[in-house]
Amino acid sequence: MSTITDLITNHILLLLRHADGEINIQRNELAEKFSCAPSQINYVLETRFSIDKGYLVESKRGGGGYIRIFKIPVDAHSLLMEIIDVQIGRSLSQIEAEKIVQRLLDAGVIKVNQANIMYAAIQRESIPINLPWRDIVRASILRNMVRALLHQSKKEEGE
Amino acid sequence: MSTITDLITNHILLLLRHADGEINIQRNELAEKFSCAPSQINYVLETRFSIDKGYLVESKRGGGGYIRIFKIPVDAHSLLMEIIDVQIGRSLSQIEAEKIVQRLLDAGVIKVNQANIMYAAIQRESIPINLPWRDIVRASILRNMVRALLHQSKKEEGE
DNA sequence: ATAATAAAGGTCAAAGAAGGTCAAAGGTGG
DNA sequence: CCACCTTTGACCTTCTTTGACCTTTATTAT
Repeated sequence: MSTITDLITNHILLLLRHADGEINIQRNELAEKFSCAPSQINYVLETRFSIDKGYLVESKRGGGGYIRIFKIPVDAHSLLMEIIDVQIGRSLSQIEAEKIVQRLLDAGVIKVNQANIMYAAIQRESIPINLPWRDIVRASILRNMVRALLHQSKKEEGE
Repeated sequence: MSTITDLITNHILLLLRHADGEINIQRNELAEKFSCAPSQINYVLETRFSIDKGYLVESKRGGGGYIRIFKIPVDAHSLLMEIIDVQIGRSLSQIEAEKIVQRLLDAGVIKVNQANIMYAAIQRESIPINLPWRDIVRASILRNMVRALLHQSKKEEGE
């Protein structure tokens, strides 16, 4: 049997297919259409359109508020996911971190002006605390920066 | 759906572009044109044309009153130097750090794809150590990233 | 000159319009 | 029966719009 969650999911997938991977919805409107609680929409977005399923969701509150959903292109997506899940562990030396940035640059996922910033952030001098803490913090910083790339990778396409 | 605020914002941006960064408006006239309360114009100016978005607003009341809006031209080099030397101290909260990144973005010194990376690097979650060390490390990371921008802008000059 | 009046723009708080969170209750498959 | 989804609702936060009232400046009438 299909749940409301499934119905809403399918509806969003359909919209996405017809709109080239980027849509704009109103939470209340959608909830109205499916006769459910508005917060159900959030549930669907959290469980079915999460970042590791390859989607990006952004929203604004207040008058003129909206929810935007993007489908992240797969190539960049899988490289970034692999780096986040596998290559960056709990701790990371400067050398290892630099290799990862280089890999992103080589793959064309980032530009030089982005690589420079990332290099700067992971330098020893940027993290003035002792080992082993420094390497742990470095892993954390890099992971977050790579996550940011994941979030970004859809919107860059259109430019 | 776009709000009245967005419409007015776009209208002002258009005027600014056509008038070389300096315009002169009448509050009531503009409110009339968009059929809104005059105070809505103030709201737009406060939220969209604030000083840290790179705009300057001056006005005069009474007969022959006016509102003037200027776009402040920025010199990347001096902005970066000021941020390194003055704005980033020994320690920096996430809020303060975010303001600095926003300022760079608004000034057009960095692009969105760079801002996203910088933003990610300075998040609490990126620096998993306790206060007050976290704020000290954050200051250090941001300073190094801004230095990288400085280096980059010098190189670009020579091209 | 002065005092009234008209013509701007400014402030602030309340109401309205979204979306977000979280925990409790309700189902369902093993 | 238990663990794991779904569904719902009460309450929260953020952003926008409106309106009543205030201040400043210019003009006009005594």
